[in-house]
Amino acid sequence: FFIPMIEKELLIQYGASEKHYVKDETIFFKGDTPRFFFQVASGQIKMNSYNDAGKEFIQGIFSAGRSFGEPPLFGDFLYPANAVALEKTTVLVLRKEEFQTLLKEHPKVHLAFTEVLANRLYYKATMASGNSNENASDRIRTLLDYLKFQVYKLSKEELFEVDLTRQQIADLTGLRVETVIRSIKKMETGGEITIKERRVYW
Amino acid sequence: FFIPMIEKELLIQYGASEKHYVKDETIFFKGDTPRFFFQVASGQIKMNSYNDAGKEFIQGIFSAGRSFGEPPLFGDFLYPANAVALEKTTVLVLRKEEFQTLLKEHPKVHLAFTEVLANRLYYKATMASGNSNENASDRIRTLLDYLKFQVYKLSKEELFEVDLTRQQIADLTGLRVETVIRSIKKMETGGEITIKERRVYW
DNA sequence: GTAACCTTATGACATAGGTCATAAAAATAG
DNA sequence: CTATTTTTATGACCTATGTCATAAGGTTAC
Repeated sequence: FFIPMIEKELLIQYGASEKHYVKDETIFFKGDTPRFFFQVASGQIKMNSYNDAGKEFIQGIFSAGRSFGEPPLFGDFLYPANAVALEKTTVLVLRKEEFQTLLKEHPKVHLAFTEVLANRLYYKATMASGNSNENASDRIRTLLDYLKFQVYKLSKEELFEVDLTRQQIADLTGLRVETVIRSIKKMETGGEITIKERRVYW
Repeated sequence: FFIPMIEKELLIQYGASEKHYVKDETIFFKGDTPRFFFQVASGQIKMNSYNDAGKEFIQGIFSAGRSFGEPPLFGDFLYPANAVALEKTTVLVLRKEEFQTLLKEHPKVHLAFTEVLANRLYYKATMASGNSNENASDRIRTLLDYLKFQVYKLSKEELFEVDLTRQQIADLTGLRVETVIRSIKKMETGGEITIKERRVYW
């Protein structure tokens, strides 16, 4: 239900091509030099990294229409995380130089792109204070609130089906699966959330 | 030693004015409607928020030349944090509408602004994985590394004097002062860092 | 010049969440 | 259809960090 970041036709016009990935295939690695603009055509990808102990942290999950991995195209730094397909996924790929030309020649697209970065910063700011400061249930609440209100633009009254595994919630909040499972149960007992057939409703 | 985000003359030309703040004065509050572009002319400010227990979290510290609080001007959301002067500070203030006109009429400034957002996202991504995933010392290391290499662009060999109190380090990493003090001591014992007259060198 | 406050410091103790083990239900692959 | 993998689940135990108390050296305000 999302409008794509940049229209496919426009990307193609500037020379973008489609690349296909299977589940768990890596699109780029942390530390790689950024040379391309990427936009999900179908499927979804995650951006992640691992700490020394091997624990995964998910920076974000990007579905059809969303672009990802753009900030390094504008800064003097390498990819801070990997991009990995979560399922069979098609990605539109445009060379950095052509992408920059596109932005220059289409100020409206540049503005829309600025809006994307602004929204992503909002997510990061929200999650940063949540993940750094609060207890397990609050961290989860911060994430679910963000998804419900900011991503899906639902109202408080509407019921939102969380399309994330317990493991993904853990990796997005920096918790462990067991802690997420236990916290979610406690939130259910407290009447805050509903679990039906293992699915979480918020 | 930083080049300002936008030249003062250009901001003035578009109608910016200077506002003066004393230490601890608030420039805007979390939840306020964003109406202005802000850039520090002199002094420094922090962006922060508090959790329910009253614990502070510092999203960032902005010195002379840095702009702050811009993302909400491009997204459909309110300020996610307060902006507070850390000392006597002068801020250049430009109305949202005029700022947007400025960007439209100066594509190069718009591009520079995109670079600022990209760099901030890099900081957030770095700190997010650090603060969510790692132990106290690693979180502190993540912060100090970012400052040394990304902000001050120093090399590994150069010694970097950390211009943050233990409390500020705590509020940037989501730790408690006591934990920061103890971790820093341990890092000193381990020969990783140097403390001279209470100052931390990294 | 001194009072008030901030920063660094340290000890004792509590606890949330991590770790590890084990397992059943559900989903997926071949 | 069956084997394998993933996801959800739960119990027992452990530890890093939070909490609280107290204090001394620095800094700031008036």
